[in-house]
Formats: sequence, C-alpha cells, structure tokens
Amino acid sequence: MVTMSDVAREAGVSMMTVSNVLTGRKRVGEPTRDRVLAAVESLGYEVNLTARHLRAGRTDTVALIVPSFHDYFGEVADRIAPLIEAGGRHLVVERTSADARSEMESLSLPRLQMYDGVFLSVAGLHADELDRVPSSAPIVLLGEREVPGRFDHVRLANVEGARLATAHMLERGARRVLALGGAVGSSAGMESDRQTGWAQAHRAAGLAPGERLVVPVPDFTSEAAFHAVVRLLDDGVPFDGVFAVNDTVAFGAVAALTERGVHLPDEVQLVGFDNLGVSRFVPPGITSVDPGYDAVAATAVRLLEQRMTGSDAPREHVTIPVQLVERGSTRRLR
Amino acid sequence: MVTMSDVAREAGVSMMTVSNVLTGRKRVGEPTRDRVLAAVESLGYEVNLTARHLRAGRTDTVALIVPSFHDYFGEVADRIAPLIEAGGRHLVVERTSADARSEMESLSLPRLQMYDGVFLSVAGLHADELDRVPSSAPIVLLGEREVPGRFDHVRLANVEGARLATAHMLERGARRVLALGGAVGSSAGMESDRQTGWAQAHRAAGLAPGERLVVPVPDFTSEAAFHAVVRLLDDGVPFDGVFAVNDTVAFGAVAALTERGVHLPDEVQLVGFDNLGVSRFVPPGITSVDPGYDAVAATAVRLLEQRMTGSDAPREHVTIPVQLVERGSTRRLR
DNA sequence: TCGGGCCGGATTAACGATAAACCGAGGAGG
DNA sequence: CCTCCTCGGTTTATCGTTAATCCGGCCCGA
Repeated sequence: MVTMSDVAREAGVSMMTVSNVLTGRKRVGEPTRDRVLAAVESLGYEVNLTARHLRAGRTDTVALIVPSFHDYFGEVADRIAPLIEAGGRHLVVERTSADARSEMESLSLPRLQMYDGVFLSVAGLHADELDRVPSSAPIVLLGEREVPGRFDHVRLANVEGARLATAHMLERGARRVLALGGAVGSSAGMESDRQTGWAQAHRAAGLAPGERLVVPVPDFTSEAAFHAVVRLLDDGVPFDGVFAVNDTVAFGAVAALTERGVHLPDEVQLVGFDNLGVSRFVPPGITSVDPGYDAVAATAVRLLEQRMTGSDAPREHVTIPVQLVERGSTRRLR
Repeated sequence: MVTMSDVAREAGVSMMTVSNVLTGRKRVGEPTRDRVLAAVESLGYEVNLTARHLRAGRTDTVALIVPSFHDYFGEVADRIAPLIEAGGRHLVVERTSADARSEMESLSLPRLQMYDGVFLSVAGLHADELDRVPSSAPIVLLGEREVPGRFDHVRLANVEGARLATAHMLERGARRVLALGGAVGSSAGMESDRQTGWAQAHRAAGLAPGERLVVPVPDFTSEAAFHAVVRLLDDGVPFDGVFAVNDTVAFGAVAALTERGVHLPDEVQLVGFDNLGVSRFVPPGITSVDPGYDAVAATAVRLLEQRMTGSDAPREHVTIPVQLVERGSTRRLR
C-alpha cells in the first residue's frame, strides 16, 4: 500500500505538504504542488480514510440500522440518503445482525461510535439492548415501539392511520373488518397501536371490534398473510373488509382473495399501511395509509444533525401524520 | 470520550493489559482481569474501532455498493448478508451517489479501500469510473453489463432467461409479444441482452421480432411502464404478450392492463424478470425469470473471499443460470 | 538599516489501539 | 545451587494522517 510518506519522498517534500496539496487546507506554491500531484498520479496514491478518521475524530458517515433492507425501511432509506449527502456525509445501511441464531449481539456499541450519527430502527431490538445504548450518542430512533424518553424518536401516527383506514371501509359499508396481522396477547410493536386504531374506528361506528376478527400473521410476511387468509376462507369465517397492518401483509391477503375468486372491493374491501411504491400497481390498487416518507426522513435527519452538532436541546419524540391514499381495493363513496 | 488509557489508569495497569483482557489474546491473571473489567464497566469504555482498524490494517467490513436499495439488489443484499457474517465480517450497503447532479464522484476510490472487500454493482456506473478502479482491490462486480476481464464478475443468464420467458408465451399461443423496457438504439445494460433473448425466441418460432414491439421504459420504473402500456392500448397497438425486462416494469404493465380491463392471461400473457418477493402475490401472480438468488450470493461471496485471502487465481466471470417460475400471468399448457 | 509580517514549507506530536519485544519473579530440573 | 522456563505483566514502536508549531527567507515600511 502506497502511503503519503511515499508520495512525499517521491516529490521531495514533507508529508504535510502532500496533505496540504490534497486537502487544500493551506496554500502551497505552484511548482511544489505540481510535483506532488505528479507523484500522487505516478504512484497511484489514495488517501487512507481510516487514518484520516482516527486523526479527525469523525468519519463523516451516518448509519441506518434496520432489521431488513425491504419495505418500509427501504423506502425510508431512499429518502434519507440524499438528505445526508447534502450535509456532506455518507450514508451506509446495516442490518441488525442477519443471523437469527444470536440476536444478542445484534447491536454492537463499538460499531455505533464508528459513525458520526445513527438512525436506529427499534423494530428488531430487544428492550434491554436499547438500555445499553448511552444517551450521549447521536442517535435517532425510528419505529413504532415505545422507547425511553432519553432518545430522539420518529414514529408514525399509527392509531390515527389505522382508525382512518378502518373507518374508511366502515363508511363504505363494511361490517366485519379483519385486523390482519393484529396483536395477540400483549405486544409492543407497531401492530398493537394499529390494532388500537382499528378498534377505535369500530367503536366510533357503534360496532364491537370482535376478538375473532383479529388475525395474527407470524413475522408479518406476505406468505404468512396469504395462508392466514386462505384458512379463514376455508373455515368460512365471514368478513367483508381487511385492515392489513402493513402493505406486505396486504399483498398476501390480496393474492389469497383474488385466487379464491373473492372480488375486491365488491365483496371484500382492503386497506394496507405504508403505501409502498409497488402498492399502487398491485391490482386493483391497494388503498393504503401513507406515512409521509419525506416528513419521516426530513424529521429524522433534522434531529440527527441537531444531535451531531452537539446540541443538548431536549430530546424530541415526533409523530409524523399519515394520510389515506384511496385506490381500487376500497369502494368509491357516492 | 473514554479511551483505553483511561481504563488502564483507573485499573492501575498498562494499556496492553487492558487490551489483552478485552481481546483475550494473551493470558491475564484473575485479579487483574477483574480490576480491568470493573474499570471498563464503571467508565463505560467501548473500544474505538477506527483505531483498531488502522492498527490492524483491515476493517472486517465488506460493502455492497448498489444504485438503489430496492428490487433486485435488495433481494441480493438479503442473501449476501448472512454469508458475509458467517465469515466473521460485517456487511454495509451503500448507494452509488444518491444525488443525480454529480454522478461523477459516485465511486470514491479512497472509500473502497476502507473495506476489506466490495461488491460493486455496475448498473449505475460509467465505464470510465470502472477504469480508475485498480484490479488489485478485492472487488467483485455484480450486474448485467459487459466489464473488463481484470475483474471478477457475477451476472445472470440474461439471454437465456429472456428466451425462456418469450418462448413460454409463444408456445402458449402468443404471437405479438412486446419487449417492454427493451433497448432502443445501442445499449449495454441488462435490457440489451434480455432483448436479444426475446428476439432469439421469436426467430426460433419462425416469427420476426418486430421493431414496433420494442417499447422503451425510461428508468425502468413501474410508473413509466404503466404509462407506456396505457399509451399502447390507447393507440390500439395490437399485442397478446408482454416480456417485461424486469419485474418492476412488469408491475406497471400489470396495473395498466388490469385497469383497462384486459384480462391476464387470456387476452395478454406476461412474464417478468427477477422474480421479486412480491411478484408471487401480485394478481394474477407474475410468471417471472428467477435469477437463482442463492447462487448469485454464494458465488459472489466465494469470489470475494478468495480475493480477500490474497489469492491471485485468475479472475472469473460467472453466469448464473436462471429458471422460469410459472404463475397466473401466463396460460397453462394443456 | 532594522524590525515586523508573510509566505512556503518542514518538524513535532498526537488520534487510540496493539504486535513484538522485554523483564522480574517464582518454580522446576539437573 | 545455578540455569532455564513460564507466568503476568510493562515498554516501545507503529498503523497513516493532520493540527499546531516552528523556521528561514524576503519584502516592506519606518
């Protein structure tokens, strides 16, 4: 590996002069600069960022740590990346430990301080992992779980979104709306808030949110949702609406209903959550709760940059408003 | 920031002893170790990975650098991550510069050497950017473009896949199969190889791959594909099959056809490419060319690890076989 | 003519961790 | 009783870069 001192020797100058030429931080005489640049070129020198980072005490890099590269966080990543780059930093995306065998070591504290700042999704985390994270670190939490007040946190208006989604179907004549992917027993994930909204909408409409309408979906995969809905149909469980706790789950439901010849939205209406890019294109178009991705990204970046400047402003817990996007999976109100 | 020397002072030992306790590389006496661990605990010390990386000359980190977090590369990332972690390293995902304004600086050579190895998608790169990358670097290229022989490269059997896909529809009665997202003029991306396969299938069936059947889709987005297909329908262009150069494009086509009341697969058959996770759930189920993601990931990781061990084995250009996955968007052969 | 700037560049001293060499004390073996 | 080894540590030097300081001319104004 060719180092700065190789370049310095080749150009017959000191290392500092090479450094100054490359960073432009101090003036260097024309002829000297040319010699240095020529040496850089001929040796193929590239600065060692690891050394620079150690020396500088920062990495100019921000990490987004998520449980999966897909779906909601894929969308968020796409929005956050340009904002971070606009601030002169790089964004890297990491998964909370990929291997299921040892989810203990999923969150490595030493790795956190490699980054100038971190967006951390709390979805895949255990509560005690969060306890070990020092509040001094420039971290913004993302996700729908309850988190300690000592962190900045960006979340969605889950209750409101679920209420909107469910009310939307009830207004259009649905009477038995499933909570697909709903919380069974006690749960602290996004599904519990969304189920709360689902229940609220029922009560507001003078209906009882029946226990039997809550359908768990393991891992919230399309696959699991598909099978869950197929089973409901096989068992003859009556329903005329589906509130899917997220669009991934909704996909499975749509496939199951379509394959069984159940017409959307005439026989069953369906609303998802997250408004993924593809949802608009899944026939008949999935009505979905849009999280306001740009607002999520902008807020998260604002909070993180505030924290990275060393501000000791009080931590903020921001709830991003959501909006229902109407598509073909629900009926038109006439 | 609390450093190892703080811990050493607190515990009344040398820094090396602290280091040895934490890494376990040398034996340390019981009482001493306890004092060190107590000091670590009370000061809240975490090792500085940047310093460790500089000293060690490696980062134990591998990067996957892709144009977007979505679709094909999202799937690949999910497969590569566990394999890399199994090798004791971490995987981070980066986007080739998010901002469209300056795609020049998208590939920063200094950043490359921060990683022990790099998977680099060539999709978003200009040819000259690749020229600047030294062949000595442990890099494996991913993607469907032609690349210099001095790099390891993993690609898909694009021609074969497209041929399979198109022949599949022709065998089932289609006579006018669009190449949706096909190459107009000269192109070196995935679309040109896939269009070649589309044309081959036509000729093998004794048909002429008509110029008018090639429909460009800017940026290969669902949105653009949607509009392209809507325009075809409006213009009354006759077709009874669609080969979409990838599933994202296919989604747009499916939505356009469905919304216009064109029945899949009776009136128009459709095949995509990439077999994304969601494709199975998009009604009526998208027949798609499956890239063999596991093989892609395994091959890429094998090549990179070989390169990272310093092997000077000849560079390999591997073409991963593909397989057609039949679903509802094409007819059943009886 | 002399002191004070300024300019272009070299020297020094870190950033935080660790490999390698070193060293004192205690025990085993001849 | 002396040598040699092992154990449990310490010291030294280094990874590659850069902030801070220093230094020798040269020009300029008084």
